[in-house]
Parts: sequence; structure tokens; C-alpha cells
Amino acid sequence: MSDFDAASFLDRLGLRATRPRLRIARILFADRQDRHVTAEWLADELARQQHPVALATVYNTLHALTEAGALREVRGASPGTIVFDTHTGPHHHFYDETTGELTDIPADAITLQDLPQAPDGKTISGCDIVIRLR
Amino acid sequence: MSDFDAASFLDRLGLRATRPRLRIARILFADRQDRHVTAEWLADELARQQHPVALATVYNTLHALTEAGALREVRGASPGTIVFDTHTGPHHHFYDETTGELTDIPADAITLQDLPQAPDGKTISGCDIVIRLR
DNA sequence: ATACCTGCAAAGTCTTTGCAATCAA
DNA sequence: TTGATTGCAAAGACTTTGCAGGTAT
Repeated sequence: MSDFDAASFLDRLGLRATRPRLRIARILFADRQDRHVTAEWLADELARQQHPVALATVYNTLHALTEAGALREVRGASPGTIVFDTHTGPHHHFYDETTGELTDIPADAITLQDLPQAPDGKTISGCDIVIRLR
Repeated sequence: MSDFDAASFLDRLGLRATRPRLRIARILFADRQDRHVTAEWLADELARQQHPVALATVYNTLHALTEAGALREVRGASPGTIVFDTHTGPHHHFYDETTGELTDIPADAITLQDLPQAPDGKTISGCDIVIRLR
């Protein structure tokens, strides 16, 4: 299978290795590196694996992982739904309007020129590009 | 005040000139050209002007105006809230994470190079860039 | 006349919160 | 032990829907 050590993974993030978190970490980080999940999908997946976790706990964990820097919230896609991305580095997304699916676009696949100045005393904290597909 | 003719404005869009729509059209299109409104703000504004309109009707009208091409929904900003933009042409946004405020960025202020190909049989239907400010 | 529109309230979707019971360290 | 975490259910924020009554053309 995988030699992913969920316990030390959580440890390194400063998160307690509880049972739900171990299971969630394995689902999210064991194999693929570019997952885009919603809380609901994750809760369903856990249930499918015969290890149901309360939806509230799923949200707690996703937010904890986000604060710890292991996940990133994607804005601008599925309206009304938070999508969590296991790829935390700079990159952008295709959003398929038909299926709701997100696909990564490497950051260097898009060149931004003449990025405008941030107004007054503000700092640019991030830049999301979503290319919608139909 | 303004010489904005809400009745013919709606007419041109193929929308019936009902009382709520006339009021909404005036608020949105009479003066400024770059408004970003939420349904709730608009309902509050109508109430403030002593012409309350049911929230459901506000949503109906905003969606009708969007389908008619007079508004555009902005994605990727305020999570969980639909923002309607009176500026329908191509452009992008600053999103102030502190205030939730949206500001326009002219389309030509950003140059996209090497836009990636859309996958398989898909077409690019739009591109939203949101620059987050802190 | 008649199709469309409005308002109200109820229902829906997604997310967060409160709190007692449980668990990791 | 002891504070963090879980689960459940209830509450919240935002949006949509159903439908009876009203309205523009």
C-alpha cells in the first residue's frame, strides 16, 4: 500500500493523532498529491471505509489542517462550498462547471504581467485564478 | 438627480417593468457603473428607501438581470455569499479580506501569458482572478 | 385574459456552535 | 490528570422553492 506515517505526519504539524485525524490524514495525504475534497465527500469516504466521522469533526479537522499549513482552501470554485486542496503551493485551477471538478494548473503555466499595485496600505495576500470550463 | 430611465432599461432587457424591478434597476444602474452588491445589502437599501422588497424577489430580480446580461456574479470573493457586479465586461477584482469589499481591476491591468489549453473537449467559458488583500 | 411577478413562509444547503462524554499525552 | 477532541443535535447564514394573490401588457 503506502508507507505513509499518519501519526508522525500529524505530530509534525503539532496536531494530536486522534483516530479520526489519522484516518483523514491517510485519505488525504497517503497517495495522490493533488486532491480537492469537500467536507461532505470526505465524510462520505470515511463512511464508505466503515469508519464514519461526524461531519462537524471533519470540518474541525480540515480547518485544523488548513491552519497547520497542510491544506489550502480554494475559493472561487463551487459556489457555496469550501474545497480543500492538498496542494498548498502557488498554483491555479480549472473549474469544470458541468461536473464541479477542480484541476490544478501549475503556477508557472500562467504568467501575470503588470500585476496592479495593492491600494493604500494593503498587502497582496494571495491570488486565485479560476478558469471556468464548459 | 439622474436621467436614468429604468422602464426602458428593463424593456431593452426583455424584463417586465414591475415596481420592485424599477426600484432595483435605479439603485443598481442609475449612477455608478461599478457596484458590487449582495442580495441582503440590496434588500436593506430598498427598506432604507421606504420601499421594502421581499428578499426572494430581490434574488429573483438579481438572477433575472444576470441572465439578461446586465449583471455578473462574482465568484471567489466573500465565501458563502453571491456578489453581483454591475460591471459585466471582462475585468478582475481585489478582495479585501478585512472588509469583504470588492474593487475592480481593469482587464488590461493584468496580462495573462501562456494560458493553458483547456482539457479534452472543454471550452474556456471564463476566467476569474481574485487578488486577496490584507 | 393571461402569462408573468411578488411576497410570504417553509424548506434546503452548507457550515458552525454548544456541550457532555471521551481520549491522547 | 488534564486539556484537547469527538459526536450529536441544534443553530446559523445564505439561497431557493411553492404557491396564492396581484400585475403588466
